[in-house]
Amino acid sequence: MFFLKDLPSKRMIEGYQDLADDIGPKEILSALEMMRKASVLVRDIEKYFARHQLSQLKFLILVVIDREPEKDALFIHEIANKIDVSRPVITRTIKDLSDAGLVTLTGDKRDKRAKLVTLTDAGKTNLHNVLPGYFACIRKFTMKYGV
Amino acid sequence: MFFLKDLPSKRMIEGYQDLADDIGPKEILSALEMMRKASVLVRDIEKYFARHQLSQLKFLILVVIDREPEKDALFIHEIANKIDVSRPVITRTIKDLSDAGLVTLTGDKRDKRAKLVTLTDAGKTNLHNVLPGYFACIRKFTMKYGV
DNA sequence: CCCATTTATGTATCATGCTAATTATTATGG
DNA sequence: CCATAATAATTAGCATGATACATAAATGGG
Repeated sequence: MFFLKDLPSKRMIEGYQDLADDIGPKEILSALEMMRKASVLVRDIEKYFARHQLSQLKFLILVVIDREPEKDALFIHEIANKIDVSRPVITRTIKDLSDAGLVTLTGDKRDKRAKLVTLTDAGKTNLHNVLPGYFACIRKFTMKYGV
Repeated sequence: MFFLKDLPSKRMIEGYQDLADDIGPKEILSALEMMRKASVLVRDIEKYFARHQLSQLKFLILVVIDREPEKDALFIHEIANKIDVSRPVITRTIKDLSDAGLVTLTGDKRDKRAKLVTLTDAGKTNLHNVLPGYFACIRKFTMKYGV
């Protein structure tokens, strides 16, 4: 995350940066602004989820299972392929979701290594309860800082 | 951080969201895109810093001291006021920087609670060594994803 | 002047990310 | 067919965020 309150001035970036570079201070500054804004939004959202015994990652795992059109379950490796977070973190987070009763884990018959993750009713309910507030966080942010 | 690989379609957001809301799927989607892009950039930058025995926060602490025009040192609380990260994390990270020999900590005579943080020569050198690569990360990102 | 409050820092503990290495199972090619 | 590769999941341990609470020093109103 990136949490510098006062971004450097264009002049300061010019001072630091090799002027022969093919990208100017303006582009640097907008990348810094983007990181700063996103960091604030992500922190807001995490805080919101924490009040609902969730986290952004837990939410995303529930979402990718829920939004599956054909099936109602995904393998852990399928979830991992849809979310750009390391496998061990996926494993641990799914275990937490399972402990909280939001998903169930069942072994596959054909491939004894694999585990299927299914949303429980509680998981579906929790996901749908949490969605309006999630969009509200984003809305509040968009109102405050612009898109 | 936000690491969903395939963002939801506009239609899916429409399905999830209360349509009476004053913010549309387009705004939601661009906020999600921003979080995703920033997360990737932040991770890239952290990886770069890790190769130089630094982190984004350590770097920012060095920067805010270095960019001070009048003084060559800041109090811990002054640093904390410039960076939007919790105090204990600031404390711990400054201790790490001190252990690594990049800053020195000296007690203030007037206020015995306060500690002054000064860049060492090694700290200044490390900071200036690391800057070109930092801008290079941002440049690479900007080239790849646009501003 | 002194006790209550505020300020500056630090400690303890937890959450969520990472990489490296492990175990179990499946797939494959000689 | 069996040794080797690849794949699925996990364990162990570290880094960097957070909050709640503790300690020490400074400040300030009665």
